[in-house]
Amino acid sequence: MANLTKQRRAVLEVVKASHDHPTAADIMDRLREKQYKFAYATVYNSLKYLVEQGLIKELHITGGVSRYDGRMEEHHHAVCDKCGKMVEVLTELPGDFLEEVARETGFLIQRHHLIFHGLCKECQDAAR
Amino acid sequence: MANLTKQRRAVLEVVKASHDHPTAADIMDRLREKQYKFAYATVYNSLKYLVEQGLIKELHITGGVSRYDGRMEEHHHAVCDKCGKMVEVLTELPGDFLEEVARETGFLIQRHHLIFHGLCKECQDAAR
DNA sequence: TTTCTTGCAAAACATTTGCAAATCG
DNA sequence: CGATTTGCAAATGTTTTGCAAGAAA
Repeated sequence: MANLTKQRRAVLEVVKASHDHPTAADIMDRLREKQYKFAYATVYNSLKYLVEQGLIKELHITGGVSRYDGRMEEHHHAVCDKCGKMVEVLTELPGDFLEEVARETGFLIQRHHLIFHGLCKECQDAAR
Repeated sequence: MANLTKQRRAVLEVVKASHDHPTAADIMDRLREKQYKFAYATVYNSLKYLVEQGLIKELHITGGVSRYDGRMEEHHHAVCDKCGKMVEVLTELPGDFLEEVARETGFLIQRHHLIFHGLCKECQDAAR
């Protein structure tokens, strides 16, 4: 199952090397810079494969576009509603909170993702 | 500012009456059932307006599509990765957790949204 | 050979835009 | 009247599909 073709490996490398949660289009651009020219469909196929294999994550934060994240440690995201900047959040949820949610919903919870919206430091300062 | 035209009111009513987090297309359908026939652009305009006014919420949960939610109390969502069912989660985050994230990021946090993925009760049972 | 993967173009969606007509105040 | 909103069709942007050709097992 771990069939890392040249295309998939190149896509994986780009995502792992990017720390700005690129969209599929961003990834296309970066591949092109590295002299790879894959079809859009191939990049999407590769991304889908890599997500299924648990090698990267797909994020749905702003509407419309999927973003990809190569950082696999448990983490969350905060988005500045003014400048759009997105930063990673490492503070982890308390375990008893997750248990409580499992109890409330009856779900077997496998993953969770938390998105914070607000103003980043710079935009707060600029507003003064 | 509270300029609730006929179209906007109709869209608001549909969203408020729906408890399944409809997409814009779903909302179109439900409007049509109620004999309203608005242009797509009008529905999108209305949704955008209603979100800006804080009357409904826009959710980005699965890729690609925006979903809308008329329930304004603070709450989160759990999605079953097998059957796609989405349920609401009312358990609230501990306040000191939010403070910790604000400290970590420097953000002024205004909103947050938590998405749980896993298996709902029924799909867990079906898997046995 | 059999199966999986790629590349390309076209298709399918979701959402936005431009602009004239309608409505509101 | 002047400003805002609507409706429509076309444009845009993202992602998926169909299918033939290519690569791998």
